[in-house]
Amino acid sequence: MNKEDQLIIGFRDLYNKMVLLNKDKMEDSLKGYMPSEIHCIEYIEKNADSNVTKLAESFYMTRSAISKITKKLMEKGLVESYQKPDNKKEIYFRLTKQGKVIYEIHEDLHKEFQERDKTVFEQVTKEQFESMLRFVENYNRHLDAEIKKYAQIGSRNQSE
Amino acid sequence: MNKEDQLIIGFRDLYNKMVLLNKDKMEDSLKGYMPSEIHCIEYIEKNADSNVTKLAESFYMTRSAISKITKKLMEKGLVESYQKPDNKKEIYFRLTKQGKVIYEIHEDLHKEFQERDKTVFEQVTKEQFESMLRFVENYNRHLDAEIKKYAQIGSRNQSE
DNA sequence: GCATTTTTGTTTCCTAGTCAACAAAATAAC
DNA sequence: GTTATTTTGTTGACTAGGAAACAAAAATGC
Repeated sequence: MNKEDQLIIGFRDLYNKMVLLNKDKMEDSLKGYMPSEIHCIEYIEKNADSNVTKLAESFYMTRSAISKITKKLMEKGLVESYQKPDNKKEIYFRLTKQGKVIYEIHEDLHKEFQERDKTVFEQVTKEQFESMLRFVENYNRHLDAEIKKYAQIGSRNQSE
Repeated sequence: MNKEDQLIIGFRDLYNKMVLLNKDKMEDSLKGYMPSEIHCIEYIEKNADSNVTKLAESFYMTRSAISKITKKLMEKGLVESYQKPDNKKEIYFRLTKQGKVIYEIHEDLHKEFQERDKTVFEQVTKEQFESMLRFVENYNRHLDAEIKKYAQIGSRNQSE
């Protein structure tokens, strides 16, 4: 296997393992809530005027999925929706008091994760860290461009 | 947001974007096959004597899921199973001729992806690359240990 | 102004994958 | 040996999320 593949597979494995660990840990302290629900709660708290579309784009999920998740979050009383007087189409979300409680529990959990992985980060120099960040940002930009490019081709193909 | 989070979110986004792009591309050249099916085909070809358990561990999926995927692959005639004379429990998989055709198509696609991302990798020095690889390996080892640790605690909790 | 296209969110149908229960074989304990 | 435990794979019930079709509002074109 070449080094490029090795790195990408390393990223993929990191992602999978984090998802797995987070899920296990969350089942303990946030029983009854799906990772995606927590994820939405976090985003809604951190981003003012978030709506279905923004959440979907940010998580690489469909609006359909987000629509269902937010609906469930509203039924559970964690999230409430509001609109702006000059726009009857877009529906925004904010956390309720109860939602903020869940948010804080998640924040604590997040700090716990950071503490857990601290040793790994301590072993890299500042320069190495910066270089990795640059690489990841660069790669992300590249993929964004590719996704955009492909979306155009895709829609062109559809209309043919 | 701190730098550690930034890096992890960068990894996560990279992963999500690759999944998205791969899916789109595969829908074109490998219509009718799920990414996970292709993934299994790839693993089976590259790893001799692969079985449900090994596939599951490698993909961080349940044996249940892999069992269904391999069943489907056998029904489609892409994969066949075999056993060893001294073991009546474990069931191994290998590709059929037809499966190898799909494998090759996927390999070509994979090369296409490499070509697509070549520019990103060209911008890092050999030293930077090595340093990233070490970090990713290190982080993976760390998470493996955490998963193992947690699995023990988890099973202890269950039996209480 | 009005007609068309795009954006936004929802709903219905469907499927991939999880969970839990299970059976059969293998291994460990004794 | 045989009994208990672990490993391996499968199945059925369930659910999270995707795809497509849709309605309503907004933006664009004329």
